[in-house]
Amino acid sequence: MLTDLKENFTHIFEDALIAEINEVGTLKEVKEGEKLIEIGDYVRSMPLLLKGAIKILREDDDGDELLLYFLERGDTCAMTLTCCLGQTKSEIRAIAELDTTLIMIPIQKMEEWTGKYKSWRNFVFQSYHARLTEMLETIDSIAFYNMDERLVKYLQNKKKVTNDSLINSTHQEIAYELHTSRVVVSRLLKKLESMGKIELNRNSIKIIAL
Amino acid sequence: MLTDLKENFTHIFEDALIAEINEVGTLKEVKEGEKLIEIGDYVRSMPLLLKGAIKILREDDDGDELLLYFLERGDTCAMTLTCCLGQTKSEIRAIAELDTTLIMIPIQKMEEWTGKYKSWRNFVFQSYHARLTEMLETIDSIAFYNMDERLVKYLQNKKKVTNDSLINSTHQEIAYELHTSRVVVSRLLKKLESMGKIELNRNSIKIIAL
DNA sequence: CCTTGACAGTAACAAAAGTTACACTTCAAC
DNA sequence: GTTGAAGTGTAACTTTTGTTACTGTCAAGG
Repeated sequence: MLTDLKENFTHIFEDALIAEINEVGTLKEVKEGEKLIEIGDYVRSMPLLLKGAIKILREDDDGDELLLYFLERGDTCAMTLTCCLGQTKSEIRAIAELDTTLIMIPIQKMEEWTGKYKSWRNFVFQSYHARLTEMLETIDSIAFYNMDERLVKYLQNKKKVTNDSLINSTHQEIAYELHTSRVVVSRLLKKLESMGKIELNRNSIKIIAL
Repeated sequence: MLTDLKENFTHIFEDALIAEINEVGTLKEVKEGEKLIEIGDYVRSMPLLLKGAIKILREDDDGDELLLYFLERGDTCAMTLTCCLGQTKSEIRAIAELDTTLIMIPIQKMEEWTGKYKSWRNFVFQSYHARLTEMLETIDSIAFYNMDERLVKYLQNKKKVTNDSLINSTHQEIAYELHTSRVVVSRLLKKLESMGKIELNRNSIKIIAL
């Protein structure tokens, strides 16, 4: 674990903190599609992402979803931070988008380190900032753009996170994450294909130029 | 200032911190409608709200707005926190919704107090949590509800913040904050009036039962 | 092979929201 | 009083999005 840790966080955290993380943190590996946090869960430890990606989702009254943002390597979950400290339930669902490796930190350490390590404080604040910014981008998408533009942003984002221009999703899955219907997604994807921007196949979308 | 401070924050902050705030903070009063922060501004100090309310807005490419949430008594601006520390520009606009009194804290103190006072840390984390939660509610509104329901939520929220069931806004102003058009707002308000839930007059809306 | 279920394409329609246009009212300034 | 700007009401229409329904295709398992 130590080598992984150093690789990802050595430029951020001082050595003493790295050592502490190595001591109290536990390594966790999750497979693609595995659920990490469910809405309503109490959160008892805080994740540091070493490898992979996690998607964060919000749910409506009917149980339908909306993708909020992705967590990537070097990120932590801002929701978890506040949930831990405030003893409140999770407002979101977290699902592994790729096979993912993370370190779980007991919440007691959170508060301790915030007083003790300046680098930890900066990390935490930076995380909040990144998450708030991503939430704003999500709001922009929903409030200011039409579904065709949102779909393009979604595909671009997906490509970036998975680092693969071949997206292995069904139209139904995309529809869930954009909180719309399969028919609408099919319609808009077809339009993108006829413009030569993507190539459609069963269970996959190849991005040509977006 | 000290009495105001104690009245609002004494149950949150230890005495030593109250004293420090009193020493380095400067009192600021803004009139309703006055702009506090513009998008792109660098933020050099952090506000603590003693009285009144501030609305936080996001802007689209055409210069049109969307209301994100209100800050009220006892709140601080989470965006400011991260902007200060990260030296980044403001992503949002802040305008006084009511006549408002606030204390401005120089940003250097922020970092210092976060290491020094546990109560300050808790306050900052709680602020982040509150703001994230409000952002989620905003996302829910936009993504999951129709305009008629968003309008109702808007009116309820406005009533709560101003503590007045008479809302002095034009339809155009409401349309801006919901990022829609005046015609749509007039249409939906008329429908609410015909259901006996509100009463419409020039420049004002009286909430009967929502 | 043949069946079955998941996936995708598409038409036809319905609902929600945005747009344009115009009439009418109020109110303050002249 | 007259004028003009701001605010509101409403009709008619367009665009966008959501819904329903039906078709065809693909791939795995019997």
